[in-house]
Amino acid sequence: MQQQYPFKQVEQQAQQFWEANNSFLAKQSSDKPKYYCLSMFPYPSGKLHMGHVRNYTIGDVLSRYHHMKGFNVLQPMGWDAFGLPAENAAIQNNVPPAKWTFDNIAYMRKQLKSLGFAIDWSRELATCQPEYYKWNQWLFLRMLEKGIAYKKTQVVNWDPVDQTVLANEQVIDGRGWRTGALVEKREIPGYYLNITGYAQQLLDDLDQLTGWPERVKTMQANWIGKSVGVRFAFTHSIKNNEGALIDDGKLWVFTTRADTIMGVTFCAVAAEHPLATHAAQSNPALATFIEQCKQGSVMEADMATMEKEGMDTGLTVTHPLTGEAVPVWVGNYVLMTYGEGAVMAVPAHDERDFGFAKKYKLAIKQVIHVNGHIFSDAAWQEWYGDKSKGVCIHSGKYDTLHYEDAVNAIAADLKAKGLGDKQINWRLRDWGVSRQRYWGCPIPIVHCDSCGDVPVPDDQLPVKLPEDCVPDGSGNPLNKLASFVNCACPSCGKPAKRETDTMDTFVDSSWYYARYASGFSSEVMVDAETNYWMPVDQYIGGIEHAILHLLYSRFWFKVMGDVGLLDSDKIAAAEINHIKSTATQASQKNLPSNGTTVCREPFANLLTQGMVLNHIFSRRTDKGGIEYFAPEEVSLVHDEQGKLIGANALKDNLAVDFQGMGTMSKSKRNGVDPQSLIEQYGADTARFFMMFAAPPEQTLEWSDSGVEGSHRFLRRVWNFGYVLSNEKKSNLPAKLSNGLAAYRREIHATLKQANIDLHRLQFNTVASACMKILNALEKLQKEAEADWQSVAHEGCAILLRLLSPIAPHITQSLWQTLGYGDNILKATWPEALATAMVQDEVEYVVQVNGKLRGSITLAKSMEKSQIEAIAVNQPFVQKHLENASVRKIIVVPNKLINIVVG
RNA sequence: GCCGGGAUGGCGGAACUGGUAGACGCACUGGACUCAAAAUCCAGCGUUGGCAACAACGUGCCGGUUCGAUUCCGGCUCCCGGCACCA
Repeated sequence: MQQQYPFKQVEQQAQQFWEANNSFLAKQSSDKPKYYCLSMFPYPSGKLHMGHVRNYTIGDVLSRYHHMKGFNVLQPMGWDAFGLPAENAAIQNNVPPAKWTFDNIAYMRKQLKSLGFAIDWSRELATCQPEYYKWNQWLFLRMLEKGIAYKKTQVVNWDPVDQTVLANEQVIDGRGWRTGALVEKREIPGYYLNITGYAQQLLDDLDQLTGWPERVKTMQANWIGKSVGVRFAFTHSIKNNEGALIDDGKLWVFTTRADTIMGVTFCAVAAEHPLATHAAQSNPALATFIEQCKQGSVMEADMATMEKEGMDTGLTVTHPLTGEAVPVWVGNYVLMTYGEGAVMAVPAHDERDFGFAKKYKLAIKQVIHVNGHIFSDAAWQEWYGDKSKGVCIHSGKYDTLHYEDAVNAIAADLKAKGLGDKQINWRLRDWGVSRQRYWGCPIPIVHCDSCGDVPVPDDQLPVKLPEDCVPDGSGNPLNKLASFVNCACPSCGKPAKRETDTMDTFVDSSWYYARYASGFSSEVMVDAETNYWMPVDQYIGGIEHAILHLLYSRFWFKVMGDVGLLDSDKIAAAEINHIKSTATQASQKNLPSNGTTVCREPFANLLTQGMVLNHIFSRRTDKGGIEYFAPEEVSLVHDEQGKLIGANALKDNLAVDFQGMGTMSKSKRNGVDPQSLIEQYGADTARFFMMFAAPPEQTLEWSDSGVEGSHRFLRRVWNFGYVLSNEKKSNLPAKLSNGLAAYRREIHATLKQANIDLHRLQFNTVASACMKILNALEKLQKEAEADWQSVAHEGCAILLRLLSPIAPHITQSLWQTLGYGDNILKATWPEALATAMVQDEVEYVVQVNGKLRGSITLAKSMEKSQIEAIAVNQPFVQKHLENASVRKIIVVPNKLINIVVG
């Protein structure tokens, strides 16, 4: 008789049970090792998407697993609540961003709760709360005091019609998304954080992040991009209209290839460079070109792929070593705000410079002799492909010097002339945090005509963001809000204007993990409890955050330490030893070896989860646009083998195009609503499918039938639980029959592998281990050998505990039903027993010349020589020895025999 | 353009440190149950040839190392993520 699987009731009861018992309330406790499990908090966009479900299920599996392993677990949740989408929604629906945001939070919180996550909701926070963002402002002021925050010019995308700054996302094919106007680059003042001052630390400390994926560390190291080169100046006597030397008569550049300096044939400067501006005054064509350079977006991908263009300024500068006159060009690929705003050009030894020189017929001078290549146009491809560094030629006194010696000699000569020196250069740029937007944390500065830019005093924090504004798409509405802008200067008391720029939302997300871990005081940013919980033991989030968010968080956390907020260097040796004895492999990796210092890093272990994909269906409309179809609006066409060959729209039964798999998005209409999934199949099914369908780090392809399969499995678990609940509970007999012993061995061996997979964070194979165990249990029951119940109860208790982090509701319910206990969370984690897995015979695979030819079962203790003799005598081996003899035999113990013949 | 990653049956994936390629699931096919269908259960299922035993081929492509390569090395192709104001 099939049992119903009443998942709604089961899930509701389990959730009530956890709530009544305060099961997930995290408190400082000294008798258990701590485990801080953090998932990247969601942006409250409206409702959860599948990426959230996946992310938070991974976090929940780890939290519940560690809970059962005896850790003191903290798993918090909150909202990354400032940002652009709220302003867009406001423009569209005429609702203040605050209301939209808080409504979304309320709905999404409900959704999260229905998924049964083991979250400590008492620590919930939203970054748009003044109690939270007050501390953004407070730390920003500390950074101003320390000189970490400073003001300089930034370049932004400017929409000339809406008179507003555009985010990169709002620039489509070089035009504003609302106006269609060509976007311009515009320079405006803004605040920067000196993250480059922390570049060396950020680079060095990557080595200590042994719990991070290599690829993320590589990406960060490349992003920081340390290079040692030479900064030097060309000289000139060009004067501005006031008669003063422009930039003191020096044009500074930086190069990592100082050995090629003798091959410089021109310099390129940014359109905004003072030399360019000066030359343009008497050169209308150049002035026009400079204007053209200002068109287009500031995105690096655009800059790197655009056609490189330039124009001669007619000016020359003097080469510091040869004294030759070097022409100065304006290049559209040189940015004023990066580096010196000028570059030297060596066409013979740089691909971009070569292209530019060919295009504008500029001189090309070979000064490096690489593996005998003599420069010529025809030989260029081969020549440039040879990236090795060579020996200087045509370089006067530097001839015959190799790269390193040449750089040293040239740097020394430049230094002697006072025109340059070796310098470390970072690809990393300082972090511009000013945004000309409304829905963000106000920058706590007041502009006073008499006193200049005055920081808001600490006792006047937070500078609260007015919550009733409705942006209209043209500029920051704060500018028009007199009640916000007009204020008294904190220094002299005279009327002054408040700064209306808000902070980059990456600031909000750079320290939320530390606030969760503290007591939410209104007096301090973080308190002593933060020291207890930090660092985060496991951080989980999308791979798309591998660089920016993670780098900013690492930087911000180091600054917090530097202003004395954290005490993460002091963990008692005793506690470390205790943690070491109990910690999982993953969390142990982060422990300090000597027991005294911990590096100031916020995230000890990192798991970067893959995206959730679904089919994309579309069709060209009559007007030439694209109409997207949701997966439930089409019927799929398969061939006899089940291969997808097409699809038809349900509404008109005409064909639609299958665009392959893509990330779930609103615009492509291929999202699946988690809510309908939960209602139709339950939270446990949603969770199980998410864990089973793919390993956490890979992309996950949505599949309706895969969800049904997961639900089918849970229903079988439910049925089996009820069948077994009617069977006697007896202890294992002293001696099991061969049949029962084989089942028991299979269950324990599967458990052993599953525990290894849990440590590897490979949850898809843990889920399949649960399936394997159930398959074994069902067969065991069907065969119903005497005493089968004893093995079945042991196996079922293993299955429920192993499955419980993934599907917590059904397992909690069955744990009670089967009388194993009241609360499965308090059960001990199952470990495979060696005694259950003993085997005296093993199967050897036999290969001939590496090809599988058969297998033999041998006693486990057999001698190698005996194994070889038996293997060679097998008929399936003898067959291959008719015209050949044995040359060598390789025996891999308990696994494989390879007989090499010839 | 630059940085990082990926590619295995009809599909999602497995094979943890070079040792049986395809675990587990989905889809499909056949069978049982049923008046019938759904659900459930049983069996089959990489490709090619063969009644079969078996043989050959097979982990994106080309080449290398090795007794043995999905795994290591060199060179490609295509796809995905990031590129500093989406979060």
